[in-house]
Amino acid sequence: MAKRKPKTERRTDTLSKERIVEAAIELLDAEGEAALTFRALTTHLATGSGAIYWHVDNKNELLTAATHAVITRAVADLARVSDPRRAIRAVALALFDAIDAHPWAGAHLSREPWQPAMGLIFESVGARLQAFGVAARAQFGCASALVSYIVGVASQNAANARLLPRDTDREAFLSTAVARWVQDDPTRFPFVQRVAAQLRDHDDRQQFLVGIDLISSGIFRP
Amino acid sequence: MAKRKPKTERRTDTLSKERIVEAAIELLDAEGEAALTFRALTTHLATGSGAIYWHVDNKNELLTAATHAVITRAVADLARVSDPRRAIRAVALALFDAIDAHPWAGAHLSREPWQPAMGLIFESVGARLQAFGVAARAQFGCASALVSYIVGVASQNAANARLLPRDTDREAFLSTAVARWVQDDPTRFPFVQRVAAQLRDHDDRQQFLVGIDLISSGIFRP
DNA sequence: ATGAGGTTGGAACGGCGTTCCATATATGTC
DNA sequence: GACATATATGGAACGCCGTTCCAACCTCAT
Repeated sequence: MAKRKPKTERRTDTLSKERIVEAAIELLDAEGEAALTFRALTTHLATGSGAIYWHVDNKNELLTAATHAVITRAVADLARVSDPRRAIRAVALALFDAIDAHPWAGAHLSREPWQPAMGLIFESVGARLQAFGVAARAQFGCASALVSYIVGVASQNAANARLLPRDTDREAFLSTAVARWVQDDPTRFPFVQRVAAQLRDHDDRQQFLVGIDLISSGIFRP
Repeated sequence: MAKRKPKTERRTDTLSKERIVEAAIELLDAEGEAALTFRALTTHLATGSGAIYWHVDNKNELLTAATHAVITRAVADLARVSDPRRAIRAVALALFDAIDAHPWAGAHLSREPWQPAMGLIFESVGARLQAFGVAARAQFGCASALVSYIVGVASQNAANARLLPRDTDREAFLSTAVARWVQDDPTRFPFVQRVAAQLRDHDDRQQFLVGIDLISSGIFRP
């Protein structure tokens, strides 16, 4: 008749790696990289740390799975474009926007370069080079350069997202940062001083594209 | 807080920010990023954590100072070269080699993009562009792209140094990493499979230069 | 000699990733 | 249906970390 009351509460809906990864992504997106702790996860999922560790090896694997999920969605549906440079821009922008929306993924990509998500990125970029007739022996080098640049910028954007959280004044932050560079000995930083205004006012996405176009120029020599 | 120059000479073994930074660099170079803890520092310097915190705000500032020291040395004496592309290669290689020797600095650069060391890098690169007649309004974009690429590759090399510590078989590691990328659905990774051998055998420094040359091609259009 | 302020060493705090374990549920076997 | 086994769960405990706090020590102007 009456079921004996268990000593510890137990859940009715089963845990799974997918559910844990999903919860991790929610936490990361909502409160940032530092908010993903196993304690926060346990309360969010109403469970214990042991249960999570049953499905996930460790925090690193959890971040790797979350990054893989996010990058998979980003490269999933990319429109076909006929112009080589536009095609490269499209892949690059899709990745930039995905990592801009999930900065923690950018940080993790640069921390763990051989994770599966990097395979997706490499394939997405490389496939376009192949499609647009880049010489076979040049493809690897070109793809490496593009991927390094994309992931490099991504991880720096992730750092910026961490440093300028919500409503900090971006221009003021950049101004004082550059002022600190220069303050010791202004005469040693003529270039920085000359471009200080552009540094303060620049748009990250647009500058990212400048780099993509420079590399593309090198690849698709006219 | 601020250290004042003492009016009289002091014992040579007194603590100072310089000595602490020096000890931190030794620790980081000898045993890697994870080995830098305040406990390790206190035993290495035969003191207490409070004494260290008197000279240094926190661990982040310590890493920033250590990175600044290392990058300062790297860009200090760069030979003047008459050919633009060679000059860019020289700066890039100097930075690559410095970060290859101190991977922790690469990791910290991508974690804190607005630290003083980044100012040194930006100036070193930008000054060359100016010297070789890149149009004024293009200089900022070109410098940004180069710096992003250099720091991006650097941080990924730092990650590799952490993942493949001393005598791990690099080729075997890369082989299995790429195999894991592909294993789920090999048909979705034609490009990765085609360049798998190059991925396994590639030289990081050489690939780095390929990227630098591609960007240079875009900058110095013939 | 003394008081003030710069400097030191180490204890203590809270938080983290991870491990361990007792226990609850599902599954297969007879 | 009973039972052994494998799977899965929740929470306490461990060791390490960055950081804070504080009593004590040293140096120097007065």
